[in-house]
Amino acid sequence: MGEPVLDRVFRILQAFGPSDRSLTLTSLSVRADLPKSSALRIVRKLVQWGALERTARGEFVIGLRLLEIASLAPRGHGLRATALPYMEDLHHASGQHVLLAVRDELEAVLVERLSARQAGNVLYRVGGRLPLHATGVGLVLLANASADLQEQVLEGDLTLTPEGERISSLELRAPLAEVRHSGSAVVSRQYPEPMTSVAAPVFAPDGAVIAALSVVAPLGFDATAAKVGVIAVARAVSRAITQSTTVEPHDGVGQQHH
Amino acid sequence: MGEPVLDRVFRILQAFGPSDRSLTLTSLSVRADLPKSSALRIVRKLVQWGALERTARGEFVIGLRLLEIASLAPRGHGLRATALPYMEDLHHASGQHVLLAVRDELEAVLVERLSARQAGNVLYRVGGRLPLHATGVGLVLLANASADLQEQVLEGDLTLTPEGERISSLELRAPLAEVRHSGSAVVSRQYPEPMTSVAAPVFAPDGAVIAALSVVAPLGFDATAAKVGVIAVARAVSRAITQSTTVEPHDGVGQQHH
DNA sequence: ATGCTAGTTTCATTCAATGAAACAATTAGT
DNA sequence: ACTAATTGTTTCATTGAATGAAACTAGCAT
Repeated sequence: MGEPVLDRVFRILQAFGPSDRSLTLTSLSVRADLPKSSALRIVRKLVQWGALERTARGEFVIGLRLLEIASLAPRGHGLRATALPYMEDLHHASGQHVLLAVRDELEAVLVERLSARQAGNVLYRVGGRLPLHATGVGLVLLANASADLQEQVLEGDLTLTPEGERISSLELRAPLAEVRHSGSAVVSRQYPEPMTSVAAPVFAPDGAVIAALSVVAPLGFDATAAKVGVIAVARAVSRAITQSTTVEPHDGVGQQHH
Repeated sequence: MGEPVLDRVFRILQAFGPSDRSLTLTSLSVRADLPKSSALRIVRKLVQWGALERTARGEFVIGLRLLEIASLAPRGHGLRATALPYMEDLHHASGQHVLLAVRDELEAVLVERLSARQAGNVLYRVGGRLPLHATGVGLVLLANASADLQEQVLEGDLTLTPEGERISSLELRAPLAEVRHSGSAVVSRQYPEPMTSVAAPVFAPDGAVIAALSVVAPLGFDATAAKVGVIAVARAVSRAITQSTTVEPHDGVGQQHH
């Protein structure tokens, strides 16, 4: 009673997740906290527009139309399109995972991922979110964000998942400074698997950092050697962006999500 | 006055396109045929949820949140995730463009594209739509669609863009039959560039064709030789899908879009 | 100064949205 | 085979979210 429809719509879309790619009407109505009749009405409209699709079993899944629209996001597929060839170079040269991520609010969003065939594929999902304080790409993005955004993150939850270990904001400041003037980040973690990540920033024409590129390899990989390559390729991407006039602007300090 | 909000929302999202990645409020209100005040109200909600973002210049672009949600589409990124490694194999082996597409209504939607570095990159865009009657992947998808859907397409507009040449439905029936029992399609076109495309179907566990894989190369490329490779890799993808239990179900004959 | 365009706020009016209840169609339990 | 439970769907009187014209502000060019 008395609530913006759009909020309801997004609560419905929000209900889907990596492990819930297909949902029944009732589970949707529960998750979105809506009466069944209302949920049905909205979901029907979404299906009509192709934002959702209905499976043979009557369940709902995210539809192709949404991907079609989403692929127009300048900071998403727009960026990806120009970066992909370079990422492939890096992928072949290193034989390791290659990641491309951008910052959204207080997290990083994975825009593209090329996976090493042999390596454990339990890595982040394209479209998924990564913490800024515990990953290579995250640190690069964080180090190059505005001062007050950095504070927000540092004052937030700095737990390392899944270890559960908590790092203090002090422990993070030094690495961040290091990242800022070395122009790259090297992060090693033991969990979920022993891995090293080498990341470097991608710049917009105006010098702002708009994305981070990284190679993720099993521990023991020569990070120092890789660093040069990653930085070089990240620069190449930056240059390609300038040429293709694929502008990637965004808000200063964003508005609140829910 | 008196129109479902969701229709308006989608008219707004629809307003964006490959060549209109960022739009001002007024152009949105014009394209979506809405009063400025109404457009603003809706657009604000969309920004609040991250479906749209506002650039420094005050223009609107598709937001990352949409990509995040869209990446959960089973027929989109879901499929892509399992197919990508195999596509890369094909990409390296052939050195040519590699495409992955699924059918949506009367068109094909490009789910993934690996581009040859040297080749002309004026190829279809990821998330974009391709005609079923004039492309390799399109023919494969069409040939394996239901009889009445095929009729719908054959009775529709069979113009070849950008040539402008029109093919008759009769000319198409023979190739379609051929595609159906040879298990692959070879299509050569002179425009926009002289190219040959070799495509093969990807199967779901139940034997249904859920996607098409193809190699697109400059004319002169040995299509017959490539055919074996494309079919083999398409099968490998099919098998991988079966294992990863990434179900890709969908509607029989879909509902009308607008 | 003056006009012009783009974005934003306000508010009385109204129609799209609402959800409880009844119904149909499956599925599970006994 | 019958009943109970669950899920999906339709209906419709009620109501508040959505509406958009008009007024306002801000930037920019003339």
